[in-house]
Amino acid sequence: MERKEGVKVEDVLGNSSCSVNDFPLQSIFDLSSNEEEKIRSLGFMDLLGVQDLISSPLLEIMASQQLPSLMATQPPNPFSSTKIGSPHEVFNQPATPNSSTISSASSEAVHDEPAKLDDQEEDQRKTKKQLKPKKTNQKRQREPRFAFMTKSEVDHLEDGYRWRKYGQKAVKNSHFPRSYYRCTTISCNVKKRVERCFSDPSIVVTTYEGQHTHPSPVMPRPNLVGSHLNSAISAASFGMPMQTTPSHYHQHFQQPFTDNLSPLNFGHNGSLNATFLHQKRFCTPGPGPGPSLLKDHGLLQDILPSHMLKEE
DNA sequence: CGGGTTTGACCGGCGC
DNA sequence: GCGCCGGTCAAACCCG
Repeated sequence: MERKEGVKVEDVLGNSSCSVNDFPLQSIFDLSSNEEEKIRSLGFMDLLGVQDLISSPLLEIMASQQLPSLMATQPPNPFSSTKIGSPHEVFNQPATPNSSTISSASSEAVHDEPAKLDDQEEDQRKTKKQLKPKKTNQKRQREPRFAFMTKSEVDHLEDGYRWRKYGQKAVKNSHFPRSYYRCTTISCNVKKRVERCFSDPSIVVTTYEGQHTHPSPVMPRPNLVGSHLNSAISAASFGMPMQTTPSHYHQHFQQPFTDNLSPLNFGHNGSLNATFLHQKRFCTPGPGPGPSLLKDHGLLQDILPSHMLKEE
């Protein structure tokens, strides 16, 4: 289903926003000085909020345990919160066995009721082509976005939700087209963009925008059933992409520093994630509805290595 | 036949 | 004002 041909790339800058060879992340985010200008034209890099990160090397962030403290200061719903002054980027050891994922959150927009806003936007769009109304004075507000970088052979990573592709565009600075997906659930306006890293096509950058207003509709699919299921569920609980392709398709990054990370930093939607996670955790074949609340510790068990949990 | 994908056109934002 | 570019729409197409 991938179409790589027919993509008009008029000018390809030699940006090397990501390199898997010297992964992890320095190569990805070390774009300070003269790369900064390019960043502005890089679609996914601005999503990654690189600029915030430039001054603080990732490893330092990780090592200094800022993320847990960040997590503590995060409001229940980071996506509807104002931008936090401290480094907002979050990186995570993927829960998926077959891919490595790096993520980053960006709060470009601040809105307490994204769903309502989307409805309004949707209405405007619906009438736009018919009536071509004057544009409102309001600037179009974007949903907070949340990006993942995943090493994968497949473009569209399974993340537990169902997506409909509504567009594909060739993007500047990249040989690879960017695909646009929208959650197929009615009244859920979550979107995601999927593109490949220019310098390393094996890396897929997935950017989520908005928050789901519903639990994941995906029950164990045929291609999820099995050893992938649990990890896939865990990944999806945090909006992380997960793999459905055979494991031999994928390689692993070694990102030891990510051991310092809490997956809760992925909580792009705290309450949703909690609910979602619970449902996911207990949607696997088993008796009856899920048990009572899980402690955070329990959430971590899905993703973090056991020794990390002991340390906590 | 319903749902998803493809693809060209259109629109708005933004920089010059 | 103009052109570039990202994002979206929607008709046509595909597929199970």
